[in-house]
Amino acid sequence: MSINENPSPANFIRHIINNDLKTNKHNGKVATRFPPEPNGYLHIGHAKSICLNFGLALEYHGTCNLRFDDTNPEKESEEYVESIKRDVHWLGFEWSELRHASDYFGQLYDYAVQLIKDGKAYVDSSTPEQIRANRGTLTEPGKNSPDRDRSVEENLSLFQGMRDGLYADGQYVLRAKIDMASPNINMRDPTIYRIRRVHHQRTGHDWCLYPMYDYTHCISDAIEGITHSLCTLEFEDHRPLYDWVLEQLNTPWRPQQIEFARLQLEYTIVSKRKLNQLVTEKHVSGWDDPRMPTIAGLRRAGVTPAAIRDFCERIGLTKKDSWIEMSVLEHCIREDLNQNSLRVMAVAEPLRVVITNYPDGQVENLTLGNHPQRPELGSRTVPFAKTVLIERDDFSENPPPKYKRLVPGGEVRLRGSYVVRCDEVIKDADGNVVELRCSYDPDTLGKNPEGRKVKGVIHWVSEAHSLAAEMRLYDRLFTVPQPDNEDNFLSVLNPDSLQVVSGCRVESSLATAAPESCFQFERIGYFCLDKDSGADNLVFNRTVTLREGWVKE
RNA sequence: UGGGCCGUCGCCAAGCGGUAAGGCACGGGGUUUUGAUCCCCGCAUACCAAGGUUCGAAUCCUUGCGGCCCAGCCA
Repeated sequence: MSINENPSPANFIRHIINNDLKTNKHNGKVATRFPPEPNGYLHIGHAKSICLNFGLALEYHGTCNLRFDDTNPEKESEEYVESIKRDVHWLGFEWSELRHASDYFGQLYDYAVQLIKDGKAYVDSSTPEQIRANRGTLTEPGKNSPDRDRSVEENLSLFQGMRDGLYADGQYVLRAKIDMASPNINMRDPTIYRIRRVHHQRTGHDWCLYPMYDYTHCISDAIEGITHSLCTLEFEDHRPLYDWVLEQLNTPWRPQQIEFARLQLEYTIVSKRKLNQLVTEKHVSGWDDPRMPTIAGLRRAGVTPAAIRDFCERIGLTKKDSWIEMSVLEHCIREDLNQNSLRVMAVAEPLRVVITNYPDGQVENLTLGNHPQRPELGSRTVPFAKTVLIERDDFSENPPPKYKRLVPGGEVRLRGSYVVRCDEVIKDADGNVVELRCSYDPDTLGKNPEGRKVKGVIHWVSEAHSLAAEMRLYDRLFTVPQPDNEDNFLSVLNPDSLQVVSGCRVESSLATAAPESCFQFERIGYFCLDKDSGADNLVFNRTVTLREGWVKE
């Protein structure tokens, strides 16, 4: 499988890379990295970054590392590390090297000592409150810390003490000595090391002080020889600091940070805190609930890696804040699934149809193609018998205009089978339709009837041969396009985001379906076999509906 | 109101001084044993606004207007 199916559209990062290649800026190399913090599950927004970084490496025959930005042990865990690796692989990418920021803790520490020796960093005993108070505001400069002019010797010994565990959490921090009057707040002596006596998922108790993101990320990039360090827009203000650190340290390699706009998808939320809240408060079944925008959720819903990659390519790459409509994602999903999923028949809400003139006990094993446009995908056997089940929706006693399904006295084609006419409608005491008596035209198998046109085609299953199933019909999780803008995002949860339809009947060929396999239930939508399936009850998640060209008013 | 960034069709997005690509959505038509797919056709005299430079401006300049981000010992 090729990851780059289509010619890549132009974007500003490719322009930069092309130009860098032309001027031999990074010795003609392209080296990227995807740097998640292992503090949550990957979501569709990460997919954009993953496709970008790994995609660029593939396209330019460069490299892309998977690097865990594990500098805050309080929030990170092994579980997340594993889920991230799994998701990146599932999306179809292989990293050049697996790295962790924690691999560099030793070098980071040594570099910090160098900064101190050069008078570029100092140990501050200010409390977080004092640091905040002295930072100034957006419009006023900050004030120097009383500790700012501590001697190099004292800084060195204090920093060593921090490393040796002599001090309590928060007692001291190491700060870069830059400019408390800078209009860029990130340059007002940012903290680069803090004391945290906590266990780290990889380094255990080796360290009791941990480096901060701004200090760590640029050095990690330099160590790995990254050429283009791609990140989202909110780090734009951090770039001067990124460059400052590498400049002071005079690192042999100088990566270039480039920022792009993060993905914002309508009707979804990607804040880790809020996603976590949805899970812990049980508004969804878990991180892999098909309504979640997580990679795991999309996967369980039946969305394919190819669809996600296609989506990430189509939405473009700019520095503009933008909101992508759901229809774009849905289009990508349908495009892949239409092309690759096998067709099958399933009845969500069955209505019994007895074909009165069909011989009792007779069964015809019909051969139906698995895909209308791709005969190479083979065929399957679908049994036809006297009693079949059709969709309740496909019969109407009082049809709306343009209705072309079954009506009393009318004819319809049973998909892949015969044309039947509805002769009689059987109702229960309450007047509900419980059964249809139909007659079939034996001369319509594989051919159109003589002298009349039958425009409707409906799906069906043989009652006796069909299998029990449950369909989980998912809809958007929120009722408004930008739930994040609400005061309380929970108040705009869509109460109808999941509709469980039980009592469905599906064709017998589905008995051997593998978990996670996707099908098109003809005329209904795309469905994926869920892990909750049992032998006597198949469970299918609806990935997306079919496009609906006709809407009953 | 300090600093950084951004403004091209309903939503994305190409365009980089030579006279507005493409996708999604939408509307119309055709094919079809899935009201699916597929195939045609339509969809910005106009690029946030106003001035200016130029033979020529979405592209250059000026001034406005609008939006996003930043005051964690988070990333």
